[in-house]
Amino acid sequence: MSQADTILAMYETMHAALGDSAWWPGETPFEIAIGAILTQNTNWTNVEKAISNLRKSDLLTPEAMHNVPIHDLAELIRPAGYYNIKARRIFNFLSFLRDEVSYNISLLKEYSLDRIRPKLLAVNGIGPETADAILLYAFEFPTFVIDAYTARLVHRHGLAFEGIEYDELQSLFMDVLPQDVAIYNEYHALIVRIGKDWCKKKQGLCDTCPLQPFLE
DNA sequence: TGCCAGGCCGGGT
DNA sequence: ACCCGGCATGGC
Repeated sequence: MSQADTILAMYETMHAALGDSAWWPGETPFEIAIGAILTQNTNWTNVEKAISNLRKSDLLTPEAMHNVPIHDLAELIRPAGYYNIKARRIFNFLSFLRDEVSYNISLLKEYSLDRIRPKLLAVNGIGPETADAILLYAFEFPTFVIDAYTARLVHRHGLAFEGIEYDELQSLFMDVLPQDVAIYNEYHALIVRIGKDWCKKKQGLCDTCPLQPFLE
């Protein structure tokens, strides 16, 4: 089976086994973007606690959040871990929203992908995965999200050499899949769901994983 | 109890 | 261009 066919077939297999994912967890584009920063190298259950604190304080809008002293914001997001650096990263993102669209986050949807992605990457604390997650899940731009689960999957199934870079990994999927937001959304969601349940770093539960047949 | 979780940055070589 | 330490909580 060619590499391209494998990538397509793995999608069909995961989707058949798990069904629709209804991703990303989040009520609004802004909430999704904040969640994307909070979940950097962090379990989602911890992120939920942080977002719950923000919601209780009625801070899930850009301007309201930006008006909170950064130290207070850090305390609110404490359960998400790395809370000092993440408070700074969120603040950088909020400053970007103020400067770019006067906090009117929905205006970002009118940008082209090629124009908005570099702008997000220029925000200190937003790297390629966080940028793509925001673009795909908050604003429905057709860009594919690569995360640790995806890299692990690719390497485990011999689809690329270790050390392959983010953009190359992304091309691996985007050159094969139809340019379709719903597909990119669902594919990444399925990979994470599979990863959480079967393909953790050290635990080997792959004998029951739906993708096990692809290990040949 | 130690290991892990939906990264990214900054400094050193 | 690579490599590495730092950042931190909560669940199992």
